Amino acid sequence: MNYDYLVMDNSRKILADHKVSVTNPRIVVLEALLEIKSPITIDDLLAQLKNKVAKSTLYRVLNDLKDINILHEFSTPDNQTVVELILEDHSHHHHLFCSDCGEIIDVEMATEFENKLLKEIKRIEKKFNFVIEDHRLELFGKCTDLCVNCK
Amino acid sequence: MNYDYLVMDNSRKILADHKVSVTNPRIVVLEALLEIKSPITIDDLLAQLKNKVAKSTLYRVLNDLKDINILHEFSTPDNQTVVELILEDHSHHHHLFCSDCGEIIDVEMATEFENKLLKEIKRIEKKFNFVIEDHRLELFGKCTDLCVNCK
DNA sequence: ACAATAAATGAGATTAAGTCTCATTTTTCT
DNA sequence: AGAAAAATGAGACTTAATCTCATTTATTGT
Repeated sequence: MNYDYLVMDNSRKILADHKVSVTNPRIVVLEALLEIKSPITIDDLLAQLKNKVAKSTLYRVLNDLKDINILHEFSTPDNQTVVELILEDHSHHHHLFCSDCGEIIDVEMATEFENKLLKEIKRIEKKFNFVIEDHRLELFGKCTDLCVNCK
Repeated sequence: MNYDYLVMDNSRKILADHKVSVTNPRIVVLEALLEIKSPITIDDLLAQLKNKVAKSTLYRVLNDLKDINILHEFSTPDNQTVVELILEDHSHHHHLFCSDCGEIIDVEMATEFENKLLKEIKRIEKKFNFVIEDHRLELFGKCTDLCVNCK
């Protein structure tokens, strides 16, 4: 857990640390993502930052954050683009999608399971003569009563 | 393995079996997908069926096939939409993406591994009070020399 | 097999996510 | 602070996918 990133001046520090210029739109977007602290659709983010950052700028800033490897981008089952801030303290995880309320939840698999997965991936690498650099596991279902949005 | 679907009149039979009307565009699209027998981007499919089926019709037919649950749709890491025919004889599998040549390969995980995954999913279900209905595992990497397109 | 009805098609208009352009503003560097 | 470099805003543009609607094709009952 990197304490520096949790207190004031966090977004400025993150930007400076990654050697990109510290501009207002970048601070605004980063701050929003830091506050949210979970995956959010670009649509929702756009709505939230309306009148604070131009649409073109938001997309550009998101691409900048991807370039410095602190932002992941993926899609929901119904093809909405989702972004999620990934700072150093963020460990490897997967995503659980609720088809009722649309919530996206970060899920960590048991270490034992991830190890089995890595082993299986090694088998696949050999079988297909591939170098596998990354993997992604997505779980689809319905929350029953604990979802923030559903209850 | 359903032999019927491998011989002539396959596409007509598939459509009839699923109680949708048997039309020329549907036959043409199904035939193409049956021939390809692996995932293909909609772009490539469009190119291949140019002048045989109108663009709007292709999209409509693909949606029809999704509705009768014989077509899966997903995206490549660079957001190209991919479709893949899933007939009864098609067993549960995952996808391996080559970032060099763009090929998408169907991968079956070892049964033992899939069992471990199901067990882990049960744990997640309890933890998050979810009913998990489906999962998807994607592997990203580079083929070394066996890819159809790379060699 | 045939007419009546229902469904699907083609062509192009439309929508919407995301990118691009370029004149202006902001940041950085010394 | 001032020069040079980089980023921004506003809106034009691109492109995948959907929609519209007049015409064509398939289905169904007799």
